[in-house]
Amino acid sequence: MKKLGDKLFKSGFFSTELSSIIEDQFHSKTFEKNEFLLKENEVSDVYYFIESGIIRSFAIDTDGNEISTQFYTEGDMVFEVQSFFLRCPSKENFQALTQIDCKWISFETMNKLFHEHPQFREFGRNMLVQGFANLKGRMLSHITTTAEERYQQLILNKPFLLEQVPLKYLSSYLGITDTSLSRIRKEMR
Amino acid sequence: MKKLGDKLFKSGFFSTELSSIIEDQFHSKTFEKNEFLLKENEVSDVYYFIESGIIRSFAIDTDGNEISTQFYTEGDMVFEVQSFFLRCPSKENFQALTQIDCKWISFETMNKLFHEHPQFREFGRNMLVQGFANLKGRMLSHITTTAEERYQQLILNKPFLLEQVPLKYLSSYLGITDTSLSRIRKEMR
DNA sequence: GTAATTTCTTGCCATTTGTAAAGTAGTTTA
DNA sequence: TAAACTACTTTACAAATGGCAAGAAATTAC
Repeated sequence: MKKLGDKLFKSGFFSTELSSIIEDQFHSKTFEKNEFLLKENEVSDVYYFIESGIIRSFAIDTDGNEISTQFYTEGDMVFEVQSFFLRCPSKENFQALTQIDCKWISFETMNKLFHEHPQFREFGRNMLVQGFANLKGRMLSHITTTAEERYQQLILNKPFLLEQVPLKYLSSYLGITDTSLSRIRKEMR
Repeated sequence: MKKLGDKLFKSGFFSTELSSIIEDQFHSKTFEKNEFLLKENEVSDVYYFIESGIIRSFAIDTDGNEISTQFYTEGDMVFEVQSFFLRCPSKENFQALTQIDCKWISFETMNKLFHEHPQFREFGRNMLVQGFANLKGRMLSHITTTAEERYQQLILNKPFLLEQVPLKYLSSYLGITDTSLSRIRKEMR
């Protein structure tokens, strides 16, 4: 099980040696299905690297509905950006949709690594920037495409979600109701 | 005209001295109405701090329509995050909607300051994180509220836009057509 | 100052999506 | 195994928004 080390090394930011140094700062952990990695109003103090399983993040809107904000899987990094870096209560929840194997590192250790290794710092910045860019793309597709097109994109990009994630979680991620998504599925047959 | 220095100092990240050191690395520049600060496919190599005027950023969707992605004004920082940090061609355009007074700094100089001053580094990170959080909020409101509610929010948050920005630019920012926004305005009277 | 252009509004109708409620099927719980 | 629960689908109707075209109003250009 060397997925984290692989990811670090393959990023091109680190030598094998530095990859190992960083990897050594991570600890292993598992979560059961439905368990929460982080709940609303807690401070995201831990950064997770997912080795296997699926996690979803969601926010609660003003009417009390859960809106899925993202799905994470193998090779993804999970933490609430704003809460983690600004040390404020998270507005989002993170929940395991399957059993999860992951590695974790604390904010404190992470910051220490940032300080000591400019390459790791730049790697971190790039992760942030990448996440930002992805969200921008999602926002744009939300404005310019129909729910059906967005659903088709999702099928292309993250096909594994379809089998393992309840339709209602997918629909709120796409910005529509479960009824609508069910209709769209029907149309597509 | 000490707005940049003020902003830096008031951020709480810097002493007056460091604020000045950073401020000294910026140069002044003006743009005429309708002039572009950055065009699609160019690399965003310059970071602007707006002292006065309004700028909009926009992307072109697959049908060739301009979709406003953001409006910037006095005290805001303007650059395309992905292009600036990853050194890749920008997918967005930045255009002056009025005459603009601004300060600018190059990517290179910025990076040098990041390197030399951990406080500036952290300030930069926080700006990024803040921008990310804002976009998340916008995405959520897009999913959970009607166009009319989003328009009302915009009136609350950035009232100055209403007089100075053509309706069609506002409407694509809100994710609707100019026709719809005109109708919404009518309802609200 | 007139013409040209851009911005904004309006009306009509189509499409997309939401709401509510009922029904089916599968899964979990006791 | 019966009951309870969850996931998903379906139907009928309502609301939000879009597309198109025409026209009014404002701004810009010559």
